[in-house]
Amino acid sequence: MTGSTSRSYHHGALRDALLQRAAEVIEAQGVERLTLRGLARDLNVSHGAPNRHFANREALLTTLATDAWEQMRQATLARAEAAPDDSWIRLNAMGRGFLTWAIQNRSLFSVIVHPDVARYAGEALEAAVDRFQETVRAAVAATQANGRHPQATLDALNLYTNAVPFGAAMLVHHPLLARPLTDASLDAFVAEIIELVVPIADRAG
Amino acid sequence: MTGSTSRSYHHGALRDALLQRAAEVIEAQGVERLTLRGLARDLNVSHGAPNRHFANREALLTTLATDAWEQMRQATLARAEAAPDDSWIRLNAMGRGFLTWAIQNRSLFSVIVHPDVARYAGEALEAAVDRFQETVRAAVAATQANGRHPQATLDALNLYTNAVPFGAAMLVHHPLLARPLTDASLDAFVAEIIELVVPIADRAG
DNA sequence: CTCCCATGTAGACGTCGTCTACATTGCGCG
DNA sequence: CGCGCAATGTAGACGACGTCTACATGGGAG
Repeated sequence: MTGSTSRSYHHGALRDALLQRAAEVIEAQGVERLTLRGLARDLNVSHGAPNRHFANREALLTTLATDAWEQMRQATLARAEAAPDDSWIRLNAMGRGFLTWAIQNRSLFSVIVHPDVARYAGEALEAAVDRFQETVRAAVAATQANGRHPQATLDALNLYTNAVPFGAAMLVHHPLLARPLTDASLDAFVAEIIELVVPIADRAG
Repeated sequence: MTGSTSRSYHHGALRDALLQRAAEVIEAQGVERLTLRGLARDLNVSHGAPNRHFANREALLTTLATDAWEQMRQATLARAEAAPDDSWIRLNAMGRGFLTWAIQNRSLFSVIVHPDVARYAGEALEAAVDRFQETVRAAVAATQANGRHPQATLDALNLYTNAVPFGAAMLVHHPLLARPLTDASLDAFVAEIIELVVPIADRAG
């Protein structure tokens, strides 16, 4: 119970607290509404304190984005590793892991797709993005080697395969296209979408 | 040649000039960098002048977004109307028109997908979005009536069909996923992506 | 021709990011 | 055990921004 909000001169874990609170603010109000001074107020530190941990606002967002890509990659891989050794079933599982994560983690996903974040990318962010891209691309290539869209180029097939969960998550999150989507229906919804990209109905036992 | 930059007291067409300049700024620097004061400077008017035409920054973006959805709808429909009377070929043409427009109009597309814009939507924007959605949905339903993915629900098929061009455009525009894409290769690239969603290779004459 | 109101100006206010000078304190080294 | 430095937090300043208000201008309807 470190519940006391009274702070000694040094916060002690301000960096982590900033990142956590930032995710909450983005979840509730969007990236645009995130301010360093607001975070400082929420955490009872002075308005300049965040600058000790992040050179500027973009740096904080970049850090958040790097975490997000890595989390998204983990969520994508997690289901694949539990799947049987069939490239189609594996990619289908990855797609479902990807889309489920993107829908359930609105704030982190919105940071990933926020154009202003990527503009000021550092090495860490670029590396995280590359890791994700390589992970998916390899799985896409494996399905094509197993007969999926043999006439397509790998580049196009890869872009298409990525575009579906990215686009679907974007549309689901878009305020003007909001569709009712209960937690109960999420799995079935995700499975139906991904089945259209990487069908496995005739493969499952 | 209305090249003289000297302005009489009244600009005369400030509203249109603001919208046009805003699109240029977004194209070059992104939505985040757009400021009303910057636009005023660029157009040699006082910092408060834009407020006579747009209640606030969001209102300007909302106007831009309404235009963008309508333009995107026109681009989507334009090719379809020149296509033969086959629902698959028609939807394929719409997809190519959609994706081509989204790639070629980076600034307007980025406004469309910007989360902060939709949050303050007015009736005009919502109506434009609805028109677009209805246009696509009808075309999707027509293909399903013609045997495309008969086992899927229309909601899922519609979301999937929309997600591909939305997601593909997003990925193409994403600074960290930038792929070389020359104007010459654009048509072939777009055609290949859309062929994966709405195949027509075995239908064309 | 005259007057009204749409349009533009000028200044003020509060917020933000960020810089700088200063305060505090945890921790490593003697 | 205690000293001193570097990490961390504070306080104030500056310029930019959005937006409000009071005022200025002039095009066009009557």
